[in-house]
Amino acid sequence: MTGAEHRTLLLVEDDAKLAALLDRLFSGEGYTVDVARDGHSGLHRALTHQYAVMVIDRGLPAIEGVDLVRRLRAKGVTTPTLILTARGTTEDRVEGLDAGAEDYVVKPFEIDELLARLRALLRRHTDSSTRLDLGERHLDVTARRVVGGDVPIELSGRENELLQLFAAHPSQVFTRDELRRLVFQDADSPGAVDTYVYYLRRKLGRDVIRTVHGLGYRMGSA
Amino acid sequence: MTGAEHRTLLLVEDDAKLAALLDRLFSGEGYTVDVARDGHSGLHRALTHQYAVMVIDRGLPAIEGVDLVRRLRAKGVTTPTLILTARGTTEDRVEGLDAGAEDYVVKPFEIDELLARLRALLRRHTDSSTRLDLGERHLDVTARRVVGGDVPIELSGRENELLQLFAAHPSQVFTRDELRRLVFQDADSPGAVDTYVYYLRRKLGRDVIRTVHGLGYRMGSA
DNA sequence: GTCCGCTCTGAGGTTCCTCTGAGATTCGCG
DNA sequence: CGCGAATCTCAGAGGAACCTCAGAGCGGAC
Repeated sequence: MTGAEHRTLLLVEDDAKLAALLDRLFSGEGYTVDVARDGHSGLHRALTHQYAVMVIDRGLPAIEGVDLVRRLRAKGVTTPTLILTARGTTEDRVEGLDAGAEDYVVKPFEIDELLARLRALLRRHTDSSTRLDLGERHLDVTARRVVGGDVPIELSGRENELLQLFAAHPSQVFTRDELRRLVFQDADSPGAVDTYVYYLRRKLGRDVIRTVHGLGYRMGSA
Repeated sequence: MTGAEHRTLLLVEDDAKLAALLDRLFSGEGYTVDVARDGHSGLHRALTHQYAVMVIDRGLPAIEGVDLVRRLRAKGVTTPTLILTARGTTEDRVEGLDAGAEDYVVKPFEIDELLARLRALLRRHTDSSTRLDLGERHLDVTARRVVGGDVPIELSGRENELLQLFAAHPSQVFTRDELRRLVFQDADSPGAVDTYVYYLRRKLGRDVIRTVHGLGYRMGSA
C-alpha cells in the first residue's frame, strides 16, 4: 500500500459563500482543497492536476456540472466525483450517475452526511484501485501512466486504453479486429493497432506486449 | 490437472444483508469473494480484475444489473455471469440473457439451487475452454501455447494444429498421409510432417510424440 | 492565429513461419 | 553383422506477417 497519500480535493462551486464554507469544512477534514469557480477552470484544473476526489456543483456557469463530469470521463479522467444539486428527482440522479459521477447529494444537505459520503467515495475508490498489474510495474489508469520503474512513464489516451485492455486480461490473445473494435472505435484504422503496440513497446520495453504470429497480441507477463 | 486454481468471484449486490449472506455462502464453497455495492464499482472492478464468475443483482443503484452486463460484454469481458432478480417474467429472463448473462436466478431462491447453478456455470465455462490434456502439461489451443511447465512454450500455427490433433486422440496412430491431409492442406508436402514432429519434439521433449516405425506417429502419453 | 501533442496512414525493412531437400542416424530383418 | 528402408536433423529459400518510423491531419491550448 502507498498509504498516506496527499488527499487533494477539487471543489467546483460558483456560489462564493458556499464555496468558502465547503473549503473550510473539507480542509478541517484533512483535505487539501483546490477551488474552481466555474466549469471551464474546473475542467482545466481537473485535466492538468491529479485529485483524490472531486466535488462539483450541478448548477455552474459556462459548463454545467453534469456536462463537466461527462467531458472529464470522455477524456479518460476517472477521479471519483460527487455532485451537489438542488434538484433531487430520479431523472436528475440517473443523468448525473450516467455521466459518470459516483455519488449525488441533494441540497440542502447535512454536513455529516456529505462528509460521510465523501469518505465512502474515497474508500471505495482506493479499494477498487485503478491500478493494473504489469509485473514489475503497474499501470495507473486514472493518471494514465506507468509507475514502478526509475521514472514514471506518461501514456497518451489510446496507449492507456490499449494497455488497460491487455493488463485486465493478461492471458488472453486479442486479434487486431478485436482490438480495433474495443479500443479504436473507428473500424477503418487498419494499421493503428500495430502502431500503438509499437508505441507501448518503445515506451515500456519490447516485452510488455507479445506478438502471437498470425493471431494477434497478448500481455507480456503471461 | 491444473486443479486448485484461484476461483475468485465478483458479487455485485447493493442490499447489505443479502451481500453478507451470499459472501459467507460463496466463501464457504471455496470461492474468494469480491463484493461491489453498486453498478459503478462493479463495472470498475470487473474491468480491472479477472474473475472466474460474476453474480450480479438486477436491481442496483447507479447502473442496473442487466445494463452492467451489457456494458461489460461491450468491453470484451466474457466472464460467465449469473443474474439475481426479484422479477421472473419471460421478458425479464430474455432481456437478461440477451444482455449476455449466462444464467438467471429468481429471488427468493433456494441456496442449494444457486450454488448448483454456479457450479454448473463454472464447469460449463471451463469445459468449453479450449484446453487439451498433455499429461503433466496442457495445450491451450486458442492461445497457441503449452503451459504447465516452468515456462509457457509458444507454438506456431502448424505446430499447434498438429499437436491439437494428437492431443485430441491420444491413443490413435496417425499415418503421414493422414496427418498431411488433416493438418497440411497442400497434399504435396512429403517431408513437412516429419519436420513438424521434429519441431514439437525439440520444443516439448522427445517423448511428446512417439514414432511407430513403418506406420506413423502417436501421442507420447498413450 | 500559432504551436504542440495525439492519432492514424503508408512504405520500406525486418522477422518469423512454412516447407524443401540432403546428409546423418536408427530400425528391422536376414 | 550388414544392408536397405525409414526416420531424424537441420540449414536455407520463399513468402507472409510484422515492425519501424516519418509525416499528414486534426483538435485543443494559449
